[in-house]
Amino acid sequence: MSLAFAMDDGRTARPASLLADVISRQGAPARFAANEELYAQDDQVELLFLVQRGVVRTTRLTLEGRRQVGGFYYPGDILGLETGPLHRFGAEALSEAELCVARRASVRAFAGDTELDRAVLDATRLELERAQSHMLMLGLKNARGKVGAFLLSMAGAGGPMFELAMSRQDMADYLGLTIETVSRTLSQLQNEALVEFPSARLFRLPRRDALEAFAA
Amino acid sequence: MSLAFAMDDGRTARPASLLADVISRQGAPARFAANEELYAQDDQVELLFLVQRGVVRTTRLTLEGRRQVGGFYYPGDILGLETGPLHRFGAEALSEAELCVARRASVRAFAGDTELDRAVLDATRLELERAQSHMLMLGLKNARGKVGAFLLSMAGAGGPMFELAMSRQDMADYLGLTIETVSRTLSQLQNEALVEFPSARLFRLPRRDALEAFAA
DNA sequence: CGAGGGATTGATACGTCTCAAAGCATGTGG
DNA sequence: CCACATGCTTTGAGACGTATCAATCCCTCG
Repeated sequence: MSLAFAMDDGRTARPASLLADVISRQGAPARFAANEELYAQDDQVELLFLVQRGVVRTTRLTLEGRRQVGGFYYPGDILGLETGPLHRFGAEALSEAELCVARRASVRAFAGDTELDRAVLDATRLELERAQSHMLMLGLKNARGKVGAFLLSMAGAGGPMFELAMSRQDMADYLGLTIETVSRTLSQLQNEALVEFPSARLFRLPRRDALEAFAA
Repeated sequence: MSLAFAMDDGRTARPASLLADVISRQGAPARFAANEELYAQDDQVELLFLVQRGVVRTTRLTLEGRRQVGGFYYPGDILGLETGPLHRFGAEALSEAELCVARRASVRAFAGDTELDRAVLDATRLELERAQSHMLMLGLKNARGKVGAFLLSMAGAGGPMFELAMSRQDMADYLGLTIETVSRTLSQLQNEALVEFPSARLFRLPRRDALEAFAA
């Protein structure tokens, strides 16, 4: 993509963690096509993934066919830290992605190494923080607040232009809304000049403070 | 409370964990009155709590005064494992409660003890599982599903009669609903004979399978 | 140029919230 | 023992927000 102005995916890679280091040293590189599955919901947990390029989403499907997106994972993020022996969420690449894949067992071979234990704990804490924030958003905010907060989180600290890696459907399933409500809310925010969409996946936040006032 | 039939609070104490052991050995007993605060949202994290009797709820308040209940903690549950230096949720005793309180530092004094590190990780994983389940419930279920699932989770494996430790307002703030919607939904389930409420805090589930059919 | 998939917009139905009143327990003082 | 006050719960009527179903638009790609 070539743009005449600075563009930003809104996410800078996380500060390198020890666990990320171990995975990238112990693991093997892997490439996934758009929409390719890293692992399925209810699969056995065996691997740890470090995102190096692209974006990955985690999803959970219900029996009735409803879908909840658990989160979006950017370069530097780690997938595969689970609470049980099975994956509670499946994972798919949003677009072509490069990851580093390590067997859990080979990381566990380091067990007893206090540093590494600590790194796994820290990474798990990050997951917990992510889940708690998500829970608060779903429980406390209306559509306007959800969409606004989502834009802010996708914008991060960069600027002035940001790219959305995911479709409206992904956004909707992450926010617990329908695609129509997401679209309408975005249009409404655009009418109020709180956001500009040069195209469906590209946006600017000309009044970030006004967004933060109701979506923070 | 004396009842002529078996009654159950629906929660059996969790299988003793190593971390719970350490807290109960290292810590000091503490008693809290109903509605007394264990710690406040945004307080510095310093202590670990093991519930021994009674029930504790964690809550987060927004600037606009809305409240989200993060969870309910029963005997055997541990509070105070946080993702950052500050408490993201406050904690209050629902009714008179006995806890065991240990300084984080004195638990950390065991650091390097691989077993203990592992125990902290496991406890953090439990929190993660709790938060993820909560997130899924908020994102995927309607009022009927939320209330039904809540009753099932409060009932646990015991039976046939269960006690609710929390008010309708606590339930509502946990489920992301209003107190009126919770009350109406409970009345509706009662009309369908999916639940019986001899009193507001006591209930029976005569057709648990029928509940599970839509609330699982 | 036409086909296809994602996104937007419109009309309407439905679910949940809001505001208000009534019901029901529990405890207190007369 | 009754009368009342208090707090929690339930019920009702109407407003509001989001979902649903359907049509149109837009962009990309062949």
